[in-house]
Amino acid sequence: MSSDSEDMPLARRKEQKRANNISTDDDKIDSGSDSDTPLGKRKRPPVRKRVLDDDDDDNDDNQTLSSSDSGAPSKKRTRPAAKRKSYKDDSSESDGEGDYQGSSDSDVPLAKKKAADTKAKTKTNGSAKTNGSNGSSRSKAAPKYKDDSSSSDSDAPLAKKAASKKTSTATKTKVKSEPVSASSKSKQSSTATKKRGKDEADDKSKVKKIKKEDEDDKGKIKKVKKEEEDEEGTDAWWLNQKENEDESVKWTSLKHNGVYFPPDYVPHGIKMKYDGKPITLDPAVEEVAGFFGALLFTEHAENPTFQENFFKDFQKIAKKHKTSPEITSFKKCDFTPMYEYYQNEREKRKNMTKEQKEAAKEEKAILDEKYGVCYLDGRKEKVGNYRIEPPGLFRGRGKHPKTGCLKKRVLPSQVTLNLSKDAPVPLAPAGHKWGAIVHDDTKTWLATWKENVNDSTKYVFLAAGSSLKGQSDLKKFETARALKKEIEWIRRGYMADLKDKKMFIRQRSTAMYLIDRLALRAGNEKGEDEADTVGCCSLRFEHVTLEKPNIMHLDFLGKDSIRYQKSVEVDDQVFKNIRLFKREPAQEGDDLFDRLKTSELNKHLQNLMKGLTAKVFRTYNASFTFQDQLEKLTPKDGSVAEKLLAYNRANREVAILCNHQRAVSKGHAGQIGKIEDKVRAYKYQKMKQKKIILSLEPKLKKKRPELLEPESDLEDSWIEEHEEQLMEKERERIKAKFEKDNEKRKANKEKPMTAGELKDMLKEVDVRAKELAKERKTGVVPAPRGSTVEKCNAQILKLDERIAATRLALTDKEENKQTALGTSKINYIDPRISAAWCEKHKVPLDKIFTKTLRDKFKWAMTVDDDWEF
DNA sequence: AAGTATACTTAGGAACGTGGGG
DNA sequence: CCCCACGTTCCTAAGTATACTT
Repeated sequence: MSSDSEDMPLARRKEQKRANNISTDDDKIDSGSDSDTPLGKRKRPPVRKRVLDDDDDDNDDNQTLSSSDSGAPSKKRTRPAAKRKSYKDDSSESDGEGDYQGSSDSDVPLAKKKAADTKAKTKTNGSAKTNGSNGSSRSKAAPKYKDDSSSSDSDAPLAKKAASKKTSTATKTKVKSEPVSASSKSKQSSTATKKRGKDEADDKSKVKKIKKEDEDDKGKIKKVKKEEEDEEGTDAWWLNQKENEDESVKWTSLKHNGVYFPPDYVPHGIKMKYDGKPITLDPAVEEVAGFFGALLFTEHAENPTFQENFFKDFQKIAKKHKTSPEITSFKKCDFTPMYEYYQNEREKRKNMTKEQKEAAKEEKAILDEKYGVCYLDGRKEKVGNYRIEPPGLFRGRGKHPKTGCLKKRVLPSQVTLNLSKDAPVPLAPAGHKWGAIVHDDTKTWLATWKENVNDSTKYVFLAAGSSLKGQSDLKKFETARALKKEIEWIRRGYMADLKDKKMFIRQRSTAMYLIDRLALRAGNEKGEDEADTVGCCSLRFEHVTLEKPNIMHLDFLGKDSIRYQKSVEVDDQVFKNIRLFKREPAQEGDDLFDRLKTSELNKHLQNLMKGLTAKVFRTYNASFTFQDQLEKLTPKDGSVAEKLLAYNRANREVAILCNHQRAVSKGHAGQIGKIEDKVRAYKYQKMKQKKIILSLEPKLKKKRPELLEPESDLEDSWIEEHEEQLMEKERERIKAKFEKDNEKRKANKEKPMTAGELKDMLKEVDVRAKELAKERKTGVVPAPRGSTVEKCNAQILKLDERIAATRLALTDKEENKQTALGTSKINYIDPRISAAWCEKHKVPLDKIFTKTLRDKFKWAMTVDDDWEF
């Protein structure tokens, strides 16, 4: 169905964008009913009426806000049951939409819907019809844009935009080294690609295996050509991007050595205790007990769900192996002996001798050599995760219901290998057979298996630095760059749609707003046995609270159960919309975007721009922000260090945008405390200086009252402690000096100083300590010889500076402590921005990218210094 | 049209290595 | 030289997106 419009040439599609924007496939039903039923005529249920009224003229904020304001995100999970609000539930959309816009739809229920459906079908057959239907709804919808930046503005610019866009593409994109980049490729050959895609689809719908044989012939022909080309082009695939390549075919030849299985379990015979007594375990049971034992005292092992899940599986396996006594109570289990054993092992590993470490390295190298590489189209490429995941306890994040479950050992018979037909099938481990061997050249994986806990599929892929990954990385960023060129009108489009009459469109545009401006993830639906986390489309009522006039507070758990907690000013209309979505039968646990699914959103986005999906906005905004910030922050003629600081700040900006967080390290509080102490020490010195001034010049009390003010955060008890420490340090220093001096004397054959002399020196410290105690008591600090007010003032100034600098470092550290820069650097920021920047500012690349990253991004390293995202 | 399966990217934490100060 | 704070690499979970199935 979505294929319809796609077949038209790109230019045409661009002209249509606006229309699509207003009314896409998704809402054909509504558009039908809509245009048939003028707004005025609609009767709507009283409740709804209020909603609409409210919405159109924006009063009664209080009512709304107070009614919908709920606290922090709740743990309650009503989700599956309460997915749909009552008003949308019944006869589905038509009713729901009707509710919102008036009752039009309730006038036009099923029968009409069917008609609309047929319409839709016809539509599918020809793009002309698409135009028609879109056109009608467009004329209907057009007035909407008037209050916006004038309807013509949003209508005409579109076509114009498309045109101008093209030129700009041609001229602006001066990417010398990759002239045939994804974007241009897609433009030029979009039709062709599509057709090929269709053929493919047909093939697939037949029998896969047959298809493969069919295609293999084609493949072979291609292969010959390709290999030739590759030989000439060396490994730099990005230099000779082929134009008309079929994207779905990933390779023509693939050879590898299979996967590495973790070694069999070696029993250690350590006995856990049950009910206080050591018990003998079958190796299989011992292994599982060990999994838990090794985790003892970690957060996982303390987590009740983890314990429960583990214990269930543990009991099962214990029973299977006739463990006696029968294990029935988790509380009676004592895994500490195992814990100690593994602690000890860890210790041993740490204390390995050089030779042992060398041997281990050697062993790893052997595996790497065998499994770590493969041959893709004759090219040697690195394999990523060639190790089959070892058994263990599933470490689900956040409140994953299955966390702690036993992840079983994977057998060769469960593993499917993917390689080319002419490649030798690697030998399965002795006594074992592979699950299956396939030759699917449309897939990039080398091996796959099913994991038992969540029944999810695992894969062995090529490494990040491989050509396949590099190509798709390039493609990803090219799509993001394509979005950059379209973003303006896309934004205008969804801003206009925020006021659409159809609830669905409103939700969709509001979601687009959030995804674009806040870099939220799409938010696919999730199942019951996963952690309760959300993204944009799956936000629930309790995750959003509103504050007049236009502040939105977001507080929810996102991917990996990372908390997203931000308050942002949003567009007024967005504010109103959210308020509207939060309204009425809605309660906690209900979806905020109750009619929107990520699939629908993405379908719409595809219509706006080829390759556009929700996640592209994140990539685009991350890269764009980075380039922007980098430009602003980089000092034109600063040192490399200063430039790096700017780079990292820009990086951090992006990380914050994307909400990339990391756990605060355990030493953090202590480190912060130390820095705070440093600040306090400065303050202490400042205080002393001030008092010295007063001793020197008591008259200043009136002139400079600030001299009397105590330093903040400096408590008497702290001062006393601090001074004690100072004295202690002084003593240490003296002792150390004493010893050093004596050694020197010995070497010079002089007479050493006596212990008595040392004692005398130390006594001076005691005297000083007494002085300080007195100063504490009286609050008077006598001026040391030679001190002047001027000197003290200078000191104070210096101290103020230091305090400020240290405080800054503190803030910096504090913020950085929970912000992870790596994720955005690796996944979101177009590496060509960094490469160009390094070039331009003469910063060595390895200050920015580690070896692995340089490898991963090698395709991006050849850009000019004026390359632009 | 929803549910399910698949394939791939994105993610944070643990393990590992390193380098620079005591 | 050792320790430890730190950055890098490894690991695999948790997302997105789309194709397939019912």
